[in-house]
Amino acid sequence: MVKLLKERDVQVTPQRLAIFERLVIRKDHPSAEMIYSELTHEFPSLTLVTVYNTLQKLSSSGLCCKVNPLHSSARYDGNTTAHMHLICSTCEKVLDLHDVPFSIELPDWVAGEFQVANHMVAFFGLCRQCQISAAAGSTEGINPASRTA
Amino acid sequence: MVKLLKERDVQVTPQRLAIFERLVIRKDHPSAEMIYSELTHEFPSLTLVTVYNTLQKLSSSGLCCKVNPLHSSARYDGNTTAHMHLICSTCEKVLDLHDVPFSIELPDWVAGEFQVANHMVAFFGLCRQCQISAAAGSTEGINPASRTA
DNA sequence: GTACTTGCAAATATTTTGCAGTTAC
DNA sequence: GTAACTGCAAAATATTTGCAAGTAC
Repeated sequence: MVKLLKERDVQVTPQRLAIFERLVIRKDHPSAEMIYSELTHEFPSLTLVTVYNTLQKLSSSGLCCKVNPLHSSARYDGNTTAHMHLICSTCEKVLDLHDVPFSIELPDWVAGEFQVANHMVAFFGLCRQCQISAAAGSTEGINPASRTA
Repeated sequence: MVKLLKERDVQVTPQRLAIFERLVIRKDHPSAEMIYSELTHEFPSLTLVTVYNTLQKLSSSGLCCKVNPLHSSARYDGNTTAHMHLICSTCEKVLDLHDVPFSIELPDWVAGEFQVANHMVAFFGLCRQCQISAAAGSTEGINPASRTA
């Protein structure tokens, strides 16, 4: 656990280690608040701010990922036909991808567990403009900014 | 336009109509704020609250969809290996789907426009518990609660 | 006429920022 | 020893709620 953090040049603190461990142990994709309330006994001084900071650090270091990206504000699409999205991680621009065939076969257990209403396929990365800005600008963009799965 | 709304039993008001039209005309997947600031000239009395209400109404009626679902709070995943998610629209539970092969071929223009870093595949619907609650409870759940693409 | 919608104000929730003190390396 | 992290307070942003007045059907 400690090794994983050091490998990615993430400074190790007791809080970070605890947050990271919880995140990996829990299989239910917790929010900052969930992790915070679980650790508040072990670390009475822990604050939600630290949990936010840590999750951001971990995710920018590729040690975890956000289940729900593009979080800043809700975005709506007037096109309800099936299509995919290309989402720029930097400027949050959304491009449409129409008529891209894809096939997928869900395992049998899904039918008994989960009633699928619809699905979503999205690709994250950089739009052309943000690629240019990233190349011209600082060293930002060399590390994948905030990974998502 | 009006017909589309009436077909879905959505009461037509000038504000609603304008919001719906903008949403369909704009291809850039706007946020509530974006639509609001665009219509504020035409409807000086319009408020952001109405835009929020309307977008919610339209999306629950299947006339538009949220690009970024599961918005209430950010959720993180300690597993960074490629996998898909089953997301319950009601309780926001997230289930993992491992080892589901899928193939997809992006159109050629994408390579020039967008630098893909990673992707996400998610299925939305109801988990078993929420299926039961929906069946037992009121008439909720007959209409797909909040569609997503 | 009635039920639904709008607009206003205020509340809530989520996340970010600034700064002083503390800790990891 | 220095740069990075934590915790506190406060701010910023996004979204929801309660309620009176107005509007669609």
